[in-house]
Amino acid sequence: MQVSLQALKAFESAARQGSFKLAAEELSLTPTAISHHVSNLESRLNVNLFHRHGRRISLTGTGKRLAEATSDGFRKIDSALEEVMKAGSAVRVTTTSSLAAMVLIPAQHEFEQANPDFSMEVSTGESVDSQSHIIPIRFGDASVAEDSDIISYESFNVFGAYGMKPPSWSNDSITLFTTEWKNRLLPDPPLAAWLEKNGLDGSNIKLKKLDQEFLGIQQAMAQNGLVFCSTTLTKRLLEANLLQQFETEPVKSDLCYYVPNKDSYETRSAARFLNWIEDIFKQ
Amino acid sequence: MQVSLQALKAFESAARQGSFKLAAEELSLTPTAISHHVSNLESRLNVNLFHRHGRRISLTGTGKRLAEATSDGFRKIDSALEEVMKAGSAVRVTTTSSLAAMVLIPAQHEFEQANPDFSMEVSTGESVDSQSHIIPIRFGDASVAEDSDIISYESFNVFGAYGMKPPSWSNDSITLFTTEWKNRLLPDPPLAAWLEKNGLDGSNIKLKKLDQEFLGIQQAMAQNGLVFCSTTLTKRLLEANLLQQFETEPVKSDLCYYVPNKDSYETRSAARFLNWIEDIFKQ
DNA sequence: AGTATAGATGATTTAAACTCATCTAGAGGT
DNA sequence: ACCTCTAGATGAGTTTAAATCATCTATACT
Repeated sequence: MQVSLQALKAFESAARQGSFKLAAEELSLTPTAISHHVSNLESRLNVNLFHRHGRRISLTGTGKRLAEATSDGFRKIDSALEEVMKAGSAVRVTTTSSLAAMVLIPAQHEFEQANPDFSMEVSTGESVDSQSHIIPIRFGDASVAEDSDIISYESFNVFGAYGMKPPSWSNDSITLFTTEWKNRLLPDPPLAAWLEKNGLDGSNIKLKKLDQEFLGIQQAMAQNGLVFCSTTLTKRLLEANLLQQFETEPVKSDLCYYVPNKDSYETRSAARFLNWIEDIFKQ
Repeated sequence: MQVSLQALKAFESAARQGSFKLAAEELSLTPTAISHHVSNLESRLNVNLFHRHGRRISLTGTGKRLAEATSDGFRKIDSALEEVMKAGSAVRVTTTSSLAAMVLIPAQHEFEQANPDFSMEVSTGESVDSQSHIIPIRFGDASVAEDSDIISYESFNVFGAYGMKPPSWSNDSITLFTTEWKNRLLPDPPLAAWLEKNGLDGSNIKLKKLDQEFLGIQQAMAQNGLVFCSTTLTKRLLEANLLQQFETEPVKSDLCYYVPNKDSYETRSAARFLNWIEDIFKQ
C-alpha cells in the first residue's frame, strides 16, 4: 500500500491548478500521465480525490485536505532545494572594500572562466553577512582568528606610482598614505617596524591616514604620494605596471585575511573558491 | 537540473538515521540504492550533503539544512496521507446507542463480509463526533434535517416478547415502555397518534419511560411489558423471532435518522456504507 | 593481522513512469 | 439540434529511471 511521490506531486499540481492539462504543462508531462497518477493514487487510497463532471474536475473534501498538506510539504521541500541549488551554483563572497576592489573583482572573470559551472558574486559591507552560504573573508587580528581559518598573513610595504623616480628617503619631504582602521581593536599597520627594518627615522615623512587601504593606493596611483599598505592588495597592480615598489623590505604584520569556520563550507563551489583564493594569496 | 523526489526521500531517511544501511531498511531498499540516490543528489546540486569518514557518514552544514526542511515536508505529507488512508480503509460510524446496538453492530459482520476491502467501526456517544472521516448517523427532528441527508423517516408501533399471547387492549392492565429523549428539543414518540389510530384510549396502560429506546426493547424481550418504539430498531428482532407485533397499525413520527452533509462523504468506503445502510432501512 | 561491516562504483535487470492511439462526455458555437 | 472542439479516461506499448547484483575499498573491532 505504497503511494509514489511522483503521483502525489502530480495530484498536488492538478489540485492547485484545477486541471490535469495545466498540471501536465507545469510538470512537463502529458495530461495522460497526470490522469494515470491521480487514478492510481485514488485506487491505492480507496478515496476519490476529484469529482468528475464530465470534462471538468473539482476536488472532493478529502482531496482538498490532502492537497493542502501536500502543497505545504512540497513547498517547504522546494524552497529548501532552491536555496541549496543557489548555494551550489554560485559562490557568494563578502569582504572588505579593499580586498574586493583590488583583488576579488579584478579576478572575478578569471575564476568564472576557470570554473564555468559556477558564478561568483562579490559584495562588500556588513549587511548580508552570515547568511549561511555567503563566504565572508574577514580582515583581522591573526592572534584572534583560528589558525585553520587563516588564508594569509599580511606583509606591508611602501609603493608608489609606476614610473616615478624613487624617493630619496633621507632628504625629500614624503607624503605617505597609510590606514587607520575604523575598527579600533585591529592592530595598526606596522609602520614603525617597517621604518626600523629599512633604517629610516621617518622624520621627513608626512602621514595621511585614510580608513580604507585601497583609498591610499588610489592616491599613490594618482601621484599624490606613496602608500604604506599590505602586499596582497598591490600584487596585481605591480604586475600591471600601475604601481612600483622600491628598494625597501616588506614587514610582517599581526593582520591576516581569514574565513570564519572555513571548514564548514562544503559546497563544491565554495571549496573550489577557497582553494582558488588561497592560491592567489600564495603566489 | 531536476532532482527526483525519491532521491530526496532516500537522503532524508539517511540523514535522519545517520546511516545508509538503516535508511535502506526503512525504505525497503538496498544500501546501494541509497548511496546512488545521495550521490546523484549531490552531483545535481553541486553540494556535498554528507562527510564521508571512511565507512562512517555525517551531515554537512548544507546537508543538515536540507534534511530539516525535507523532513518537515515529508512528515507533513506522510501524516496527511496516513489520515486519508485510514479514511479509505475503514468506515467509522458514530450514532445513538439504540441504533448501534439494535442495527449496526448486529449487521457489522455482514457489511465486512460483503466489503472485504473495508473494515467498519461503530462508536456511540458524543465524544469523537465530527472528526471529518467519522460518519455520524443522527436521530432527530425531520423538519430540522436537510431533506437530502435523511436516511429514513421513523414509524412507531408496539411490540412484545415473541410467544406471548396478544394483550387484550381494553381489559388487561398493560405495562408499556416508551422513551423520553434526553434531548428535550426532540419530538416525543407519537404515542397519542398511535392510540388514536388504533382506536384505544390508553386508560389501562401504565407507561414506563426510559431514555434509550433499546432499553425498553430489552424490557419487552424480558417479558416485563410491551414497548412502543421505532420500527427500524425492531425489524431484526422480529425476523429472529425474538419480538412480535400485534394487530396494531404503525404510525409515522416527526423523527428520522440522517447523516449531516451526507453528500460530503466521498471516500469509497463511506459511499459503500451509506448505500448499504440506506438499503437496510428501506427493506 | 584478520575479519566483518558500511559504503562506493559500474554493469545489468526490473519496474515504474510516460506516451501514443483511441475513446467518451460535456461545452461552445452556428 | 447538430457539429466541433477540448479535457479527460483507458489500455497497450515504450522508455527511462530506479533498484539490484557483483565487486571493491576503507575502517572499526576482535
